Amino acid sequence: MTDLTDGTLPPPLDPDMFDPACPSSVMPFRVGDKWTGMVIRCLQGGPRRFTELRAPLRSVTPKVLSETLRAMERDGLLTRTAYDENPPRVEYALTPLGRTLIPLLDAARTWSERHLPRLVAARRAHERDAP
Amino acid sequence: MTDLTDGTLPPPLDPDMFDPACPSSVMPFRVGDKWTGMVIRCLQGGPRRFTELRAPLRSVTPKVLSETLRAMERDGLLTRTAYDENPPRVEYALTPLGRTLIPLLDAARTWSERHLPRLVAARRAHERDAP
DNA sequence: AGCGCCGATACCGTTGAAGTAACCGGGCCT
DNA sequence: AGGCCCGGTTACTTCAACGGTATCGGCGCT
Repeated sequence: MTDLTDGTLPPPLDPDMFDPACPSSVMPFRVGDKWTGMVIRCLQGGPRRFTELRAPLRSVTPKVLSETLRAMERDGLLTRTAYDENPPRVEYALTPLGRTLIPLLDAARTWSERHLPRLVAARRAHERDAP
Repeated sequence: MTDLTDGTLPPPLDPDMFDPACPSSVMPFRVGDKWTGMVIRCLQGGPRRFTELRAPLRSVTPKVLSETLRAMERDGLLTRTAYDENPPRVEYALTPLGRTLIPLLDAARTWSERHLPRLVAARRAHERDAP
């Protein structure tokens, strides 16, 4: 059952939800490992399958994604549920503990929207003066 | 002029303000590089000198601290002011941009106080089941 | 003369996260 | 028989962060 309580399926993830050109790659703020924050964002709207997660995270290889997911499961941030079907189906869902990180991600995003341009500008100005 | 506006000097930093045994080393939240957050904490109360910063950050070598400080200066998070005195004196102070990170550090600390024990427990339970 | 203070820098080694490429097993379809 | 799909795994390599040790330059002190 991937259904939500109201019987609707979560909409497909936007493959472009993480723009590689986004300056958040410079963002001086990180939750866990490199991809943990983005995984939480992807799971925010409901459980997702392995290949669903790979769509928006195009640049993450299956190895790194699976490592990230296992680390998050170990830390109690998400649950992994394998269904004995064919083809095999595995679903990842945030735990309540994992959801407690969402406000922090929101705060980081708000900070970035407000202040990251200044940081990027300072870095570029410095590179211009001392290349 | 290390004086604050009221003419008092900032109190010396507590050499034990960062307990190496503190579980925050597990904290899934990081600002910039490994020491950036702690430097911000140290500078929160006013400008500090290089060796002042080394007191609470006993485990950071001068090389790494100087790298951290230069990266933060490059990003506009702090200013470096060298005084032509003897012995030489250099002061580091947070910029307004650097201060905008303090609420995020506070949020991370609050999260840790509330939820980190659960994460640590989950990790330990997992290690017990699959050592 | 020699030592220490301050604020570093140079050189080098280690570590761990991340990336690349290839492969797997089981069932299903053609 | 061959190929596809799914959800990975394995082995190998790369790269930046981090850390350790040693050293420097200018000055004052003894």
